[in-house]
Amino acid sequence: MTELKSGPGKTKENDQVTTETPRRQPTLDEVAERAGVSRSAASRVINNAPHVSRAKREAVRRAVDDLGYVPNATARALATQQAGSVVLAISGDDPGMFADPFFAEVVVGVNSVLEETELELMLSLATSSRGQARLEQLLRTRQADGVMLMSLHGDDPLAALAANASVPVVFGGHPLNFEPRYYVDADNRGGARLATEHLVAAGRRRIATITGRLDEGAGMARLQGFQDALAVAGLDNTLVENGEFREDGGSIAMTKLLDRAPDLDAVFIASDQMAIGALRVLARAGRDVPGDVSIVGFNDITSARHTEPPLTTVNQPIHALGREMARMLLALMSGDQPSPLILPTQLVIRSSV
Amino acid sequence: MTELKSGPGKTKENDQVTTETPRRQPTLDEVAERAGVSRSAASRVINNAPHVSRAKREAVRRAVDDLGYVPNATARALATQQAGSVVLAISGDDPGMFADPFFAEVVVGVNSVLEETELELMLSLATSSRGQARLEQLLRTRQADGVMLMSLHGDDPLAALAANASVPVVFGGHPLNFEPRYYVDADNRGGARLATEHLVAAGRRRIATITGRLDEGAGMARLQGFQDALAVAGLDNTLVENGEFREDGGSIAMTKLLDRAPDLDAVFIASDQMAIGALRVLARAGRDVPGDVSIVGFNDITSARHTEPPLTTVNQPIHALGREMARMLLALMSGDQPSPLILPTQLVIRSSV
DNA sequence: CATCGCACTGGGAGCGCTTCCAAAATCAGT
DNA sequence: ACTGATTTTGGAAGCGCTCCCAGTGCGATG
Repeated sequence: MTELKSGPGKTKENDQVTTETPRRQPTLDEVAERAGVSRSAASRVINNAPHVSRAKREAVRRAVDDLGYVPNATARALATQQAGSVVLAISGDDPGMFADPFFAEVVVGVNSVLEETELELMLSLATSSRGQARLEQLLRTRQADGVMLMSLHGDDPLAALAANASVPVVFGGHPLNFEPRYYVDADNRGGARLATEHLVAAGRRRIATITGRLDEGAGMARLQGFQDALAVAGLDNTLVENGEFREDGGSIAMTKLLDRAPDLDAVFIASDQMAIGALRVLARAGRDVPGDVSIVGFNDITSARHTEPPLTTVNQPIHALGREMARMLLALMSGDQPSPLILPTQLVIRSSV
Repeated sequence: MTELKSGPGKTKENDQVTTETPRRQPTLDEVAERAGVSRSAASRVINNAPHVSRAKREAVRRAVDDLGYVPNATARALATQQAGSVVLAISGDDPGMFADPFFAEVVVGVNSVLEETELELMLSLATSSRGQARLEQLLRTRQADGVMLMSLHGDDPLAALAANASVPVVFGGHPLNFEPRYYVDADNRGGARLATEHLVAAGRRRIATITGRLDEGAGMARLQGFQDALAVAGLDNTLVENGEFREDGGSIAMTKLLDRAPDLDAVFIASDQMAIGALRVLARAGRDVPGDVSIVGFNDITSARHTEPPLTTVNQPIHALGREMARMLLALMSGDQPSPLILPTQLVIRSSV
């Protein structure tokens, strides 16, 4: 098999070999010619710019229809120096982290506003360092006109990258290490406070918490909200155990907590997945929920309504988060300077308190 | 404020106005100049093509490093007529359908193979007709070099579009109306048969099913698998109720089923969400699961292990589905003609049978 | 009737890269 | 040292579009 050698016939000349016409897309020149106008005029019509007579304008329109012309986005991008796309980047060290339904819903939100524009959505799961490098190039070569960046943990190198990117960047969530200029976040701290206050209001006095990763903004904010509430109530806030944002993370942390403070009567858990794990441990330990100990989770994942008992939790407007990130990016791209946005969270009361 | 009027000085000349240099990306010409070679030579080095002397090759490499040159993807795309990206399109009539964690995991699978390549991933949620039109353009203007198309239901217009697209298309799942040339699907029929056989083996004789949308390949395949198993067992297969792929779809269908056949002793349900709804109805009706009636679901969503009782269900390799779609597309793009692929499904036994 | 202002018009120069091709340089082989 | 084969080399022509700009015509103005 000859592989790298190009075949003998020139590509352009084997048209007649096959009767089927793969029909190259018509170009602007062809449209112009058919309409009997200059390319410039045709271009103006396409972009409906002024300075073209009614007659020509219509001639061009007709030609476009006849030929089924669609402007070549790549050429346009090259000429205008605008990619016509934005990227949603999810950073993190776990390749599978995007599998969290959370992101799926963010995507839907983002899409809902992008759909109204001409912008395409690129997805960049910058988990591996390879992925991060790719994202970096993407920005440096301006293959995208803007970025929505989510979930940077601790010392995420992407943060710096984003800071001096040549395109607008909006953050989803509030990174820990620095104050991004533009971001939209859910009110994690407020939500956590709400949850904890709910526990206090229910008469609980020995309240613990299981935190998520404290090198992420959300994890830290939820811990702070917890402490806020306890400070106000004048209760002990040292019953803190931290775990991975997973089911087993919750189990492990709950076990430790039970060890440290067998008398605890409530725990605020920074994610529903962890809460599920904790619930399991509690059941095994013979503690009744909510009889002996009350539980509040965070996120309001669908599973939360099917736990035993159904989980009281904090709902955050994920779809809105995506939507607002996209809106903010659009604003930025059109030259505005939007203010950061914090979306309200809400307590969803079920039966675990 | 002068707005649209361009300032008096030409853009290129105001370098010294601001001390900060926003530093335009270097171009290939600049690299060539610095390396003292022609642009063609530089290009060859970048694409490591042959016909360039060792000395020049190194000079260019050095220049690239010094300048931090990164090829402009858009220009390259225009010159090569290759976009350098592929799109994952999810079609459907429900805008929020992508929120199903199923897709999130497919994306992760797709990403895992794309990450090894230079290809970017574009996401197209073609739910609205606007979205579909956009996708169509995307393909017509060759903004993407290939498509992975998922979840077309019944008379999805995208099917036709895809059929005569000018770029390779691989289907995720097997559409109902036509036989796609390239697709990867999960063995829905086999999985359903497995599930039903499991019910038969458990001694059940009055077995019903709740189907999903029958205008989708997967929904239909699961029904067929169910019927296959019953035919072999010589049992009645007319206890079929169809519902929406949602929790309440399951509840409604289960209610009807209980009405039609109060004596049923098992039901195979085409999705876990529906199974959850059905479980709820069963509990309310005082039927014990699995004592009075056995249940098998489909999909093995995370919630499935937290239902009461934990749900026996059919697991499909979602990550692999995404991975294989991407692989197949890659193969197609490099000129191969891969065969359709059907991924095995697996029965996950928990406590609902 | 000469002059000015303006809405059109199309030529042409890019955008940054690939790639064809003819010319130059190098390498063998005698 | 000379010819033919083989590499290297860089000029130049695109890829398809945008947009600047000089030019053309025409009604309005003095």
